[in-house]
Amino acid sequence: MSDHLSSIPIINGSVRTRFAPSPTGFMHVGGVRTALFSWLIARRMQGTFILRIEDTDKVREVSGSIQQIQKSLNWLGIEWNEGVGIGGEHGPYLQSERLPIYLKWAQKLVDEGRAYADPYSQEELEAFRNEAKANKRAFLYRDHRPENPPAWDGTQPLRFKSDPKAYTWTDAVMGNLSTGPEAIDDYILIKGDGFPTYNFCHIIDDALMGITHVLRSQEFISSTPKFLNLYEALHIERPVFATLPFVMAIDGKKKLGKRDGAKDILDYGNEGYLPEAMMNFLATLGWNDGTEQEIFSQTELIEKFSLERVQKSPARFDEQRLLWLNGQWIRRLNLDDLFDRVTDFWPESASTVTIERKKEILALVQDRLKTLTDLPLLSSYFFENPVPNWAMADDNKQLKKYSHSELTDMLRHTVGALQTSDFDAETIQATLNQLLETTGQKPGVLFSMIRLAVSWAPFSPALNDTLATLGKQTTIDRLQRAIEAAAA
RNA sequence: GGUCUUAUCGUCUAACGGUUAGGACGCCAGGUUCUCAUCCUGGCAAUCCGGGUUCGAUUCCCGGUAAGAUCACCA
Repeated sequence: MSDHLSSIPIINGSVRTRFAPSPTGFMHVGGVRTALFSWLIARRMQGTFILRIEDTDKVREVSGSIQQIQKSLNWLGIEWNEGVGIGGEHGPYLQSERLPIYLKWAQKLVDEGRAYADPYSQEELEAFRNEAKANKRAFLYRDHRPENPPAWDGTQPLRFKSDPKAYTWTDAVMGNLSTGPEAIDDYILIKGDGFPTYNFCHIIDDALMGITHVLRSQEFISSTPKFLNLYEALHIERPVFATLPFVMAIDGKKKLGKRDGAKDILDYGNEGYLPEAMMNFLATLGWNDGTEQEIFSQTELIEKFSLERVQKSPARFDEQRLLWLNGQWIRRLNLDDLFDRVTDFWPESASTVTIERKKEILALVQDRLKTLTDLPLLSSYFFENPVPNWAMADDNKQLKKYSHSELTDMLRHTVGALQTSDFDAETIQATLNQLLETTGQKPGVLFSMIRLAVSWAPFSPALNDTLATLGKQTTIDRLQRAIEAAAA
């Protein structure tokens, strides 16, 4: 292998992107958006998307994270063509299983005089830093570069011997960027524990895995010149860099992070958000196609996404917009599809009814759902008889001026009319309209009373649809119960 | 402190150097024979500041200001 170090396997003519999280806990929207954009670019160019796990920091590692990451990507519908869980020809895709590879490349740098063992203790380093700080100067390790470093035996940290110079480079999102030589320093390639640092191994892996476009968030922009310097020392051609702006917390100016209350992306699924809505939301957080389109399906995103139109400035995470998009997507689903999604969201009382019955009710409340978790609130009175609560009539602005006996009279007339009526929604409407005429009541009063008497809920679908769905027997029963309850 | 980046309604954003600065979310008002939601109509609301270049600047340049990132044996 070491003989072929300079011949990097370049996969020609095909875009290859990767998402390379470290397994330090759940995924939040910021991380997921980076994954999404990387995936979109790969799909857009009919390329390959790779999932690599950067588990070189054993201290911060949280067990179960890798499964959690995969589950999160799966939920959103982001599929990887190579990587953890499915393998591929450029594996292993777990960095902790690639240690010999990094060591070979590190040794190559040592042999070429481009890396050396760091002889200083943590305390000595700290003293250097404090000294620089006291003099109001930036700390640069290379100011203290040892003249005769000890031979690297693998127990000391290995540092890159940098070649400070100015850089100008182009970022697919940020445009032209430049820095001076002071941005370049000798940094650690291999830690004292034998594990490589991100700054080193991600470059090796990206090269060996043929990555053509590296997308990552803004925090890496200032380390890019260091990477550039290392690419040169390694004789590796650098990929296209695309720096994504941060996703900011809604209430602050801070980057969204776990300690600021960023939620596990999977929680959104549990709270009744659709993956389509989440993907739509994340994609349009910092990207647009230049038109006034707001709703994008996965297919449309793959067709239209481009790095050129990614925003340079950070965007806040606006849950109001996510909620709106979720409602839009819920309404766009056909009934059978929606039915499959709400399996876990029905109220308990729904367990006894048939699938057809559930679908009938779901159709009635679909337009009213903002999240799937709204379902019980909107539908429970279809499954179980509500408890009459005449206080609701007393609080109702249409009904409060009538006495209970006046209101129960209206309900008696209603029972009479409905008993002889056919019970499809259209006929019910005709019957109710006729009832308005015979009683001389306003719809605002009569319909409000009937609605209340059958549902005892603060809101419900169109009255005729509600009654038709309840059925004649249940409707009449509930009207009777309401009348009896008023007398009690 | 050094280095780097960013800057249009409250929020997400559009605008070959020429527009009454557009759209969306949210908010407010009205409409859809009753509620809630949907849907429709209307309204409120922005180019950070100061210089330049130009006939003309949200757009290009410079300087401020503000915000953010980074300066780890974390990624």
